[in-house]
Amino acid sequence: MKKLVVDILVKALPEMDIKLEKEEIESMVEVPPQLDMGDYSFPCFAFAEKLKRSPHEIALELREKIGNISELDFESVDVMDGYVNFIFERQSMARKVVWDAINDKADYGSSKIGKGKKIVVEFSSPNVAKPFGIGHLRSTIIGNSLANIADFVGYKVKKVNYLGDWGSQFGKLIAAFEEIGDEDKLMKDSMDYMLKLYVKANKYKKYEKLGHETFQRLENKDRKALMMWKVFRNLSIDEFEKIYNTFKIKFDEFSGESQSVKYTGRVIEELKKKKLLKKSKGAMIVDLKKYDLGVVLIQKTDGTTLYATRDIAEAIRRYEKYKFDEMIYEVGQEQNLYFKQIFKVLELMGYDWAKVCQHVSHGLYLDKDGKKFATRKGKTILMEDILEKTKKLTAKEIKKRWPKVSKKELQRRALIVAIAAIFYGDLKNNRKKDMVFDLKKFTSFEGNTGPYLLYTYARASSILEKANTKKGNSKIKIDSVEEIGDLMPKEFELVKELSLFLDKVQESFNKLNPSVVAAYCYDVCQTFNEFYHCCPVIGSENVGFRLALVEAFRQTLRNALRLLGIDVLEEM
RNA sequence: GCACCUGUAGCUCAGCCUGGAUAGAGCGCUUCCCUCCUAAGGAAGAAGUCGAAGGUUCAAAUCCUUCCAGGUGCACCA
Repeated sequence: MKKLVVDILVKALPEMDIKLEKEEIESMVEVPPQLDMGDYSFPCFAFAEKLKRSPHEIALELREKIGNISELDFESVDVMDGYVNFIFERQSMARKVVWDAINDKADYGSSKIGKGKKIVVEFSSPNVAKPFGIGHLRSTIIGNSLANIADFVGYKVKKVNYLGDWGSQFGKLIAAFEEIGDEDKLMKDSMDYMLKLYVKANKYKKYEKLGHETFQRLENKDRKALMMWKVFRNLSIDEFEKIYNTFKIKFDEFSGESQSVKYTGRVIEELKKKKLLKKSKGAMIVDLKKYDLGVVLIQKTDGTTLYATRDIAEAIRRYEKYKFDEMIYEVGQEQNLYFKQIFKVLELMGYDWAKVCQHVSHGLYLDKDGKKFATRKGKTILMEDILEKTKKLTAKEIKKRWPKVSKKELQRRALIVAIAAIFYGDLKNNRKKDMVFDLKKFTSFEGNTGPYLLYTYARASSILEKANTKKGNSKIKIDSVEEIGDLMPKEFELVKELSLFLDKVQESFNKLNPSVVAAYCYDVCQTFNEFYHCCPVIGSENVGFRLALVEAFRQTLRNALRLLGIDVLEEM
């Protein structure tokens, strides 16, 4: 709908001697704070100086010019305090929006702004041989949502999980295993056993030196060490996959630091050739002090590589593999400086695609007392435990309301609600900021929570269910959209809200912030509940349109939630 | 020490990029609404020096400067 307004302005503004690009106009058109002010508005303050007239006068004249060329479904175009306010004809807007939502189905709200472009999204990236902890949850949730949104706006998306599967800690781990390892235990209870081994490897001093040597063996492709490493890696991936399957998250590639090792030699050669590499204190560095970015360590004194070396190599590998148009790294904000360094080094190496690489950062999870809580009592908080705990909480609530559901069905619903609770609990926040991770609040069935959204969806589904069984027809007749009576204010508010979905998705992508879509989910649910409260569907005179409106709402919410990685329930 | 991020209602957070029409939600608190499609909902109320002070502007929570408070990062970990 916004497009219609923009198109008119594109025609009208030149008549006023105002020259603006279409994109500029698009970004100026806004949604007024009050519904009765209009559906969209165009502020004229910015032109006052140039035209040497008051914003109000300019708005009035613009209004006239629009009148001359208007042939569209507007109820009115008004001027108010320097704004030109556009009000669509209610029925025709309702018809179009509801019709679009029902017909476009899973595509409602999608666009093609990224058509022909490829984006690589790196996210989640847990460490091999360690359990999937809460520390990687934020990246997983946000990265997945960003990938979904990018796909929805037309990009070709490649999702990469960059495992922490290389580095000196594997030296220690393998060294410890070679000395005290128990193969049976490893195979039986791998994650648990690997963690124990990991703790031991870090506890005893002897593994520090031994680990050093073993890591050098790894870097030199020692067969035995490499074999052990591979076992650890595969066992870990199997374990991670279980969690991703539960979350219904799929990756295009399990990469990892190990994948880039074969490129690190080349990186070092190239850096040398371009005279970027410098010897310092026995190690090799790239000096970025003149860019205020400190120095980057590329090669340790013992000749082995570092995280940075491998990340640079990996970026090159990915570009050669995917030829991406954009690449985003969904990684915590504590690595802000680090990513600036990496991108700078790539730029200095002459890769002009370095400028399309972006670090999309997120803040920390805090506990209820506002303290950092990635670890507590020195122990990692396991994803498995969080999920179990959340499921228990949601199952309890569901059982209160549905004492008769089967155990299996209860588990199914509890899981979907639990994921909604956790994902929405995270995504409703601006990703850049630290946030309190409070399962009690996330799982509450009241207020601004994931369960509230699913409840609203289920309520809507229930209406259709009832309507269908009563009348015996299995489908809403879209034709009924043609006969729309006078719209109640709440009906129109819902129509209006549904019409904003496309704008919100695009905004969310532009900001690379899923919270825009999350906030939209909440808004549209609130509006639906208001409608639900005051506009009975079944038995009303306007039942045809209202059923269609409910279906349009369900479709829109389903699409929006899908972008957040959240499933819906028909009954809850 | 330097750099980056954050500070909005008792609590948890939107809004800040791109200044604009009465600063919004949820929880909690005080009321009201189930003979009515899931009350897990809806309506109303109380609650704010938008960290502080300056500046820019017709207009500042939003932009700039300084200060205060908290967090994070700054060489052989990832």
